[in-house]
Amino acid sequence: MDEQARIMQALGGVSLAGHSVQGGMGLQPPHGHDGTDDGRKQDIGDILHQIMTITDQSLDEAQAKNRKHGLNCHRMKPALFSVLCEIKEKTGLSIRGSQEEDPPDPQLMRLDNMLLAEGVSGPEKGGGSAAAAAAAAASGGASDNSIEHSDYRSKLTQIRQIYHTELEKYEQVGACNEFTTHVMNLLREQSRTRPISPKEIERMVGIIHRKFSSIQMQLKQSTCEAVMILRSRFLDARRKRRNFSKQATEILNEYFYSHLSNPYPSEEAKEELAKKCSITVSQGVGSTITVSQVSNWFGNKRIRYKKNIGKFQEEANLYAAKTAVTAAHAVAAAVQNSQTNSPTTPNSGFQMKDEEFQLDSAESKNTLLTNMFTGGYPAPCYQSDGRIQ
DNA sequence: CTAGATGATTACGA
DNA sequence: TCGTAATCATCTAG
Repeated sequence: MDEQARIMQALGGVSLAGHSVQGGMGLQPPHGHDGTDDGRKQDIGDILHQIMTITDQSLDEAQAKNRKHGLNCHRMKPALFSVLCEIKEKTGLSIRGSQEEDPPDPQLMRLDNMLLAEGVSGPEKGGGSAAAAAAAAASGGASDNSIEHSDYRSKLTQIRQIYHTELEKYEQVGACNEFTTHVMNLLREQSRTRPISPKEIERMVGIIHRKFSSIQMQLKQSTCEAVMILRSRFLDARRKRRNFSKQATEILNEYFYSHLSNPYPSEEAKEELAKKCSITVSQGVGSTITVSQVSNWFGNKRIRYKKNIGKFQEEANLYAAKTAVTAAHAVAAAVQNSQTNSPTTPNSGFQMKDEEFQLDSAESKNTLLTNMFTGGYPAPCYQSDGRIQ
């Protein structure tokens, strides 16, 4: 009940402030007694002092209760009460002036929106996945990184759980109402010794609610921060890259060079490749390779191949040879009459959108590059066993 | 340490 | 939504 103590303190500051002002006003009996009876005046002063100080003391103290009881039964109590009423009447303006209706806080709305968007404060089911999807969408195309997603999701669920358990503590129906009734009981109790209007109680309730919602605000804020940190870590992790394993690169290259005329694997082909690469990878070290990584790879490969075909010529020959080995049986018949242009030989050019990149166009700058890199050799021919002739 | 390789991201277009 | 092109950020061989 640390919070409650804090709130009490805060409330105490507000509720007693007014009276300390009154105390400084120099109390006089309402209907001028000319101060003839010094003893009585002293008596009233003492009682007033007790009333003033008693609110500063712990109301749970048995001693205080006794004193309060004594004050309540004091013969001067009705008179004093009317004095307090009059004073309060005079200072009423300041209280009225201080009651500001707080409009919906834009900051709170922002936090609420974010928590909702992240799936922290949303409906119980699907919240995490919605957030993961949102995160994926925000970070570009790669949306099927299942391992990192599940990691992200579990962390988010943790945050979500903490948020909800914390929120329950301060839920309007829970501690807040309990505390409100407690304070209202105290005020009712106090209303026997000092005038308290319903409006004042209302105001107090408002203060309590504001205090509680500010606690909720803090909770929401720190939850948002936690989500942001999680998210930035998640995105950072995606940005860190590890080179694919040699086997994985080999598989991708094999596909690329054996489909050089149209190096655009379909969705199914990409899935197939991703699976194949992941299998080979799992035998070694590292992570799995996803479909979007395959897409990235092909995107990079196409553009880099196109930019400098010559540089890749050797690689192309290598993989073409490999493919020739594996496909030798299937194309055995065709190979026989195509010593110079085997079907298993990679197509020397491929279509990119509307352009076509050919290796064997004489004027091509790329051909020059090719020749530079390959020492001016013509495109090699392949034997049925895949060896370069 | 550096240059080049390479996976990821971004902006933009169809 | 997919592809291209440019670019970023990191990895790696020398």
